[in-house]
Amino acid sequence: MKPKITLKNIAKEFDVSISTVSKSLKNSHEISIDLKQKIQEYAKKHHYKPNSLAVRLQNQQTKTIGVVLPNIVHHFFSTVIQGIEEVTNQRGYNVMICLSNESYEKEVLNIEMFTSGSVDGLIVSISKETQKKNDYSHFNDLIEDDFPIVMFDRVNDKFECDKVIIDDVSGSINATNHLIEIGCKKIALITTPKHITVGTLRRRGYVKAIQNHGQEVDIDLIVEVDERENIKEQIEDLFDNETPDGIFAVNEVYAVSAMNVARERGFKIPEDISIIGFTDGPLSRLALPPLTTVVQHGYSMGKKTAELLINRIESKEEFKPQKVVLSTNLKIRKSTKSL
Amino acid sequence: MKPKITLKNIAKEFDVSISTVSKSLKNSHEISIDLKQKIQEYAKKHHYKPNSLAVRLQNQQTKTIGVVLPNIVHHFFSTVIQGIEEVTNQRGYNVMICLSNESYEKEVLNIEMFTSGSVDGLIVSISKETQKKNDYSHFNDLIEDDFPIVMFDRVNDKFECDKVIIDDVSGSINATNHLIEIGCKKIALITTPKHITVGTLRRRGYVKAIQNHGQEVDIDLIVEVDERENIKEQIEDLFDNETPDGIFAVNEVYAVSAMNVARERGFKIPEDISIIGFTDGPLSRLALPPLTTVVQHGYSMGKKTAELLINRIESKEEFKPQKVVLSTNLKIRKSTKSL
DNA sequence: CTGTTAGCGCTTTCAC
DNA sequence: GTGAAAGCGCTAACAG
Repeated sequence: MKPKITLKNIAKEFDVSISTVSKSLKNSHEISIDLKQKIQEYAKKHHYKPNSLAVRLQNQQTKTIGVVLPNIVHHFFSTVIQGIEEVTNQRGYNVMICLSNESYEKEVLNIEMFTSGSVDGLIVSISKETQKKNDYSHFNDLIEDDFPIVMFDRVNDKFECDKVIIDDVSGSINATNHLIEIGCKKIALITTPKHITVGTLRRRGYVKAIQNHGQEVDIDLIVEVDERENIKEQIEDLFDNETPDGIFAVNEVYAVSAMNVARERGFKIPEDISIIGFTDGPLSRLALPPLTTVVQHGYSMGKKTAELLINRIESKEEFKPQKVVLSTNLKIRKSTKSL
Repeated sequence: MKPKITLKNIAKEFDVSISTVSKSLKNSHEISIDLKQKIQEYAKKHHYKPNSLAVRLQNQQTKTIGVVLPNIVHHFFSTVIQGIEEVTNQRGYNVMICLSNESYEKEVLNIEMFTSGSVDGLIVSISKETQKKNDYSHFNDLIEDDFPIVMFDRVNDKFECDKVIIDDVSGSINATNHLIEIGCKKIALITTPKHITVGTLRRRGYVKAIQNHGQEVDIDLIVEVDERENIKEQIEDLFDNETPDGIFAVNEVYAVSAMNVARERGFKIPEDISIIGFTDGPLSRLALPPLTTVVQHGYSMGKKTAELLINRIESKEEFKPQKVVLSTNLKIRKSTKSL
């Protein structure tokens, strides 16, 4: 690689001082038009670019924000990012994304790297492993130092920081209620293990809705999917025991998998079994029939998250952390019977 | 936010010099155990973290690589990233991702930001808009300066830089051949507009396969999907004209959409129509029946890409840019008739 | 053992 | 008009 060109180099070339070059490139009126032009031309020709590390070190501001995500395979996270980018770009910030891949260790590393000077603020959604370990010590320092940080979706209430979440419980209540209203009597829940916060919240909504209608929760109708194992087989176990006439699944993959299992066993959707998923991604839209689903508005979530963060970064005074709860809505498509 | 703690602060606190503090924190044997301990304790208590900008400015090495992607909605890109992270982490590098969102302007900005000192090398897959504009001037400078850069998947042959691509043509030939072999007589192609390189290459494979078998290419069997419009409707147009008995689609979404249209019109898959897609993501796997598809091995692609990049970054001598072509394979599932 | 110094690339104030 | 100097936070060679 060719040696990087710096102000120093250019200065030597023209036998002037570094500050003269700096000013020339900034088109300062202090410098003679003639010199300015020559220097600018030379700089362009040699692809001069100010070293951003130096600049950022200088003005103690990076104008970039870091995002630490567990994964981007899930469509939901992709849409959140779109939202984040929308407002950050508008407000003059850049975004850098690092993935924890659901790993605790990588999450810690990513956060370390971001907070050691390279970003002005942080957006985080917690990894599964971290949730499982229940170890959040890597956030403590940041919170104590009032480092600008906003958590979204997978958050932890231990922390005094801005948070943006969706109302998982209500969303799930709505979904379950809908199944009850269209006449389902045996409603199954396909969810995550208990350490996944959103899974737990969605389960809570399901339970509440069932109980509100004076029914008992039937444990045999609840599947906790262990993602290290074959998802489909675990759902098949459900069908081996009982045949539900309604299914609420806490994410797209579970919902589509459930639909496939049901169909393979000869059930018609929605005539025999109605299915509702969570998160409105391509899987739900392109399923046949398209899935009725609780839509999460990832885009708005991203926007809101970024707004909170930039407000905090730019505010001089401290203010109390906010918790924004976004509501969901039920998008009714063809995987559920009509009333 | 609390003021950042620096070596200087700590030095003042203990009334020693900055370098003493630096050495203490590095546990240098030059410093008395006593002082070291006190300083280390103090640093820990106050959450001292070396400012990475300063460190990186100092050693002129960032140990991070930048990735510029058009989007992460496509599962393929997610898997590539996994591959990239695998080898970069192994070799002691960090990864930062920026999204161009298929926009030319954002691609230029991302690249600017990364190359102005914040990363040691760059991995890029070109945005659609850039391909359409056919304007690659933002790469010229980098190439001329021999900045370490590797392009993957969506590449441009104008540039002398390392590239990793898959063999789109062969993959498509194989897919089309397979359809021919299982007895399809009217094979449709669902592809992108011509300015998308990979779409064009896959089309070329399709055409070659058809012609190799002594058949004529029927223009009415080719759909060029304009993604700004409704995808499904465009596919329906195909069925309005002719009824294919085989479909080759250049990506997952087109393939699944085609399957849905076919099924809605009462055709059975694969009995009446066989369908093959490209890219092996969740959409293909969770489709019913699961899609036969050309698998792209995104993970290997990511690994290879990162390897090339790091090799280039770390090599002292210059060496000729390499072009690595990864082969695909056909994963036969249930959306195609068996022989 | 501890401190001084120079330097990474850049900006900015103040002198000439 | 141009340049010298200080400083951002850190490292490392060298001096004491």
